[in-house]
Amino acid sequence: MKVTKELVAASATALVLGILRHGPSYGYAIINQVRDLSGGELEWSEGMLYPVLHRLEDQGLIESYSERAESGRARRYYRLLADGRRALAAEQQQWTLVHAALTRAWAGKS
Amino acid sequence: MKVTKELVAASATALVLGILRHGPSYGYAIINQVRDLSGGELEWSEGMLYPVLHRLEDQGLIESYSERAESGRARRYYRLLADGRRALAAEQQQWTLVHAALTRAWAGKS
DNA sequence: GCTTCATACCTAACAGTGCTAGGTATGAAG
DNA sequence: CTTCATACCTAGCACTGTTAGGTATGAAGC
Repeated sequence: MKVTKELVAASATALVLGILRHGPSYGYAIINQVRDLSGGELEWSEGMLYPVLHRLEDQGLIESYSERAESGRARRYYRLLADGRRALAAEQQQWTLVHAALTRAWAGKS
Repeated sequence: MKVTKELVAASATALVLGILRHGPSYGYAIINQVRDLSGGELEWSEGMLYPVLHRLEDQGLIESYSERAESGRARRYYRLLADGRRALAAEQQQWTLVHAALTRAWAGKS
């Protein structure tokens, strides 16, 4: 399903932090994890994800380290930091609030 | 609660269309309706709403008409059109999809 | 009359962000 | 040697909320 860029922007931080909460991951894998989490509906582009990762690192929410995979390929892993955990909690609150307002707006007579 | 501009952007169209689904309304009232729907947590600025309304009208999702209120004040009312009803349905689908992916990402071990 | 406040609509400049469309490089498979 | 999936990165563009204003009406208080 095609999702508006605004919705992608709004969910990007929350999704990345939510994924990294389960353990470190890297760019290419995160895109696949997002696809899996959405049942194949969400297709993130690399041009959107990498700037997001760099931004989160600049903000001190995640940190990165290089590691060579078993395959021999070099990967840049990202790990959730304490500030990132707090930011994730804030994102969840905001999301829940907006979702509740939307649900109320959508309810009622058609 | 402070909500990120990305989340505001993502929910603006869905909220406005959802509100107009219940009948015509105007700028100033919509801001109050959003505040009510969110239990006072969401505070939309006028500088954000009016461009949204004009955009939705340009896109043919809503239409506007002038009317003089009982108070004597002139108001510009907005009414949901058929295309807007379809756009609202699409917004709901997208939102539900992303919300489900987020919920899955947030679930599991902490 | 005059001031103040809530109502009511609008706009310009700015910063931030995804998208498009590229580029670079490695390893495996044929 | 070619092709494909993997893996990371960037520049220019268009879009959008925020900030910070402007304009105007009607009611209330003095």
